[in-house]
This record gives sequence, structure tokens and C-alpha cells, in this order.
Amino acid sequence: MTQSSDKMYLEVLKEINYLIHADDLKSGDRLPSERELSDRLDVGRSSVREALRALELLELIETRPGGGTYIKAAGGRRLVEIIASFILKEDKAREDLGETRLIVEKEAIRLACQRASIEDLEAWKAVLNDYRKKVEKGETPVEEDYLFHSMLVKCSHNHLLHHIWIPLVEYSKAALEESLARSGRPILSLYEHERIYEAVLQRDAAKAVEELSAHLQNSAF
Amino acid sequence: MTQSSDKMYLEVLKEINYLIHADDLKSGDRLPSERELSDRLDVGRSSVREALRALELLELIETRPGGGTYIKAAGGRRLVEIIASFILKEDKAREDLGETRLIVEKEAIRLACQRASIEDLEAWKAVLNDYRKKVEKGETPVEEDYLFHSMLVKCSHNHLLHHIWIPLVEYSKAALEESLARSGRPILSLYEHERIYEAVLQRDAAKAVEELSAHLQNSAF
DNA sequence: TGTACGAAATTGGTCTGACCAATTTCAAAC
DNA sequence: GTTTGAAATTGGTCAGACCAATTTCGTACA
Repeated sequence: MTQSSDKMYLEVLKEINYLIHADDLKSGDRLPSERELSDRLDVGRSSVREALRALELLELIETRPGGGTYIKAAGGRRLVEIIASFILKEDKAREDLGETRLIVEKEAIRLACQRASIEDLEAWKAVLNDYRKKVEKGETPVEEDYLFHSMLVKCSHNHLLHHIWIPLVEYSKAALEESLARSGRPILSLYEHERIYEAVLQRDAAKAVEELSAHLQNSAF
Repeated sequence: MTQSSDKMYLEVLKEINYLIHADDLKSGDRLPSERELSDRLDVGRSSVREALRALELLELIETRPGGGTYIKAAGGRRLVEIIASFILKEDKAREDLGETRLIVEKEAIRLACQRASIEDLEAWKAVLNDYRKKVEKGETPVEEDYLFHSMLVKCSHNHLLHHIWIPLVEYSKAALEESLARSGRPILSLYEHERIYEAVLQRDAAKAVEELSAHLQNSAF
């Protein structure tokens, strides 16, 4: 543990990562206790905790007092909030964000046209229906809008693309809320969502991309 | 400091974030010392350190022994590596990787055709020349191949896209080495690189995408 | 007055130990 | 076999010690 110039917590992270790969640990599996890691790696418990806090913030692990430390399915939402507050102080970053989101969603919808299963499309339709109900009640469908786009990217069946997309859309949340708060925008957005959905249902990639691009532009993100 | 159900380190993160915004701190600015934060926030120094380690891993801050803690320009490379190492344990993930890399590079090269500056193109040409020299010496141009593609994505002038691309290509490194080790592949790859570069020089997006796609396919990643 | 040097102070890095709350495990009783 | 309670284990927080690295400050000298 003294062979490297890295800080202890980084060494601990490496060992944890190695352990996960060596033991083929998956989401839900339990890591050794803090004290055991401390003994095993011959470092102080504080160093172990520092490493674990870093992983916890990334939502890669979950700690339960008295229960232990568990691997978590990769999420990243809180992480995104934190990064956003540091990053989005520059105008260039905002431009790149919008552009990158468009790139990811356009490619995702192309793949969705090939790969969306019947079940996918039914789940997506349900989300669309929830959106309509919200709009009819005069409420702002922020969460439903998120879910609509999330389904879109999930229908690509490229998990990595979805992971990349999540932080992108989180950054756009504030802009989305403003957009949907504009008079008449929710019903128009619903209309656009329906056209996007129909294009994917018809497996028409060119039309889907066209409708999606128009939608994102009209949303003024 | 005892008003919330959150863990201490999360409370500390919130306060640090508040401090940064309140004092309009920028990259390079110094945060209060660990001991000062500990006093100010009425928490143990360990809790402060746990919070700082989490931010450090995100490369949002930099700590210098004896010197203090500084805000860093947002990087994110290590972050992405760590997330990827957790995500990329599944076969499906590997398929998604190749596909996602193709998506990112194709979109990047489209943007490069619009945005590459004269300086960009000169730097890229220099990389291509290094590649040629390596091949003529009979050496395997692994690093030069990486740099060629990195330049390609940088010419898009979308920093975010480049950040996303880096881990994608890191995970393709092994496959790249195998590919370039095949007899005759380096010279062929050089030829393909030149055609890609020429297309971007001509600002011909369709041709650039076509040449790039063929190249990535021939590389058999 | 300006510069150089050394000591003191400050800062981050690591470890240990104490103690508490939450959970899990284990043994005994029924 | 089930239930209950005690003991053990686990994470959470804090304090303190001590070391290495850096910064600051005071003094001496030109």
C-alpha cells in the first residue's frame, strides 16, 4: 500500500474495482465491511470511508448503517446535479449540451425504429397517455416529458447511449420547465410527441428524426 | 447542521456549493481550509474530507498538501473512466460501446466539416504525418491512431462530445492493438485516415462519414 | 530599502480510537 | 419450528495525533 504515489483513497478505489471484477460482483451484491477492507488493504478506516463516499456520491454504491455496503445499478442523477452546478457556468458548455443531446436523441430514434419491441411501444404509449392526462388537467407534465424522451432513448436498446443521455437531459431540466410553462406549449408538445411516436411505430427513421428535431427546436432548449 | 436527514458529507457538499456561488468562485480560486470548513460548518474534519474526496474524484477540485484546496476547471475524464468500468462488465455493453463510438465519431466528423479551423487541420495533418513515419519504420502506430481519432472529435469543437468519446475509445484500445497488428493493416489504415482527412479538408460531410464508417468497419472493432 | 534565509504556522494526508445508531446474527426459551 | 432478546457487526461522526509539504513571517545582511 506504499508502492504508489497515489493517495490512499485512490488506491482503495482501485482495489474495490479489482475486487468487483475478480468476484464478478453485480448490482445488489455486498462489498466487504469498512473494517474488513481496512484490514485487508492495510489502510486506515478513514481512507476506506473516503473512497466509499466518493463512490456513493456517484451512486455506484449504497451504504446501509448496520447492514453493509452494496453495489448499485449505475444511476447518476445526483451526480449530475452536482456536476451541473459546477459546469454550467460557461455559455459554451450550454451550447455543447444542447447539441450533444440532439445528436444522441436523433441517433437513438433511428435505432428505435429498428429495434423497438411491441412491449417497448406499449410502455411508451402508456407514458404518452399519462402526458395527455396531465395536460388535460391543466398541469405541467415535466416528469412525463422526461419519461417520454427516456423511453425514446431506451427503445434504441443501447444501454450506454441511455447512460450518456441521462445527464444531458438533467441539465436541460430547468429549460424544460420554462418551456412547458409557456402558454399553449404543453398541448403543442403533446401533439409533437404523438407524431414522433407514430413515426417510430411506422418504423420510418427519416420522419422520426425530422419530427424529433422540430420538437426539440420548438421546445427552445 | 443537525436539521437534515442527509449524511454529513452531503451537507458539507451543499455548503461548499453554496459558498462557491455566494463568493462567485471560479476555476483556480481557493476554498477555505479543511479545518476552517470544519469549524465554520460545525462538523468533524473527517466529514469535510469525505466531501472533498468525492469532489476530488470528480476532478472538480484539486488539493495541494500545505497549499490548500482549489477549484478546478471541469474535467470529467476520470469520472467517466470509473463509471465505465462499472458499466462495461456485460457483453451487451461491448456491443453498445462499438455502436456508440461510431455514432459519436460520425456526428463529430459532420461538425468537423463545418467547424475545423486552419490550425485544427494543420495539427491534424501533423498527427497524420507522425502516423506515416511510424508505419514506414515498421512500428505499430497505436498512439498515433488514438491521436488521429482524438483530433477528429476535437475538430467538432464540442467539448462535451470529446469528453464522452474518450472512455469509449479507451475501452476499444485492446481491439485497436490487435487490429493494427494484422499484416498490412497499418498501411491500409493510414490510407483510410488520409481519405478521411481529405474529405474534411474539402468540407464534404457525406464523404467524410462514408470514409470514416468504412474505416471503423475495416478496423473490426 | 530590498533580498535571503530559517523558523513557525498552516495546510493536506493518514491513521487510531471512541462512541452512537441501525442492523444482523445467534442462542435460549417456548 | 418460532419468537425474543442480547450480543456482535456494521456504518456514521467526531476528536486527536503526527507527518509531509507549503506558506508566511520575522530577522539578518548588503
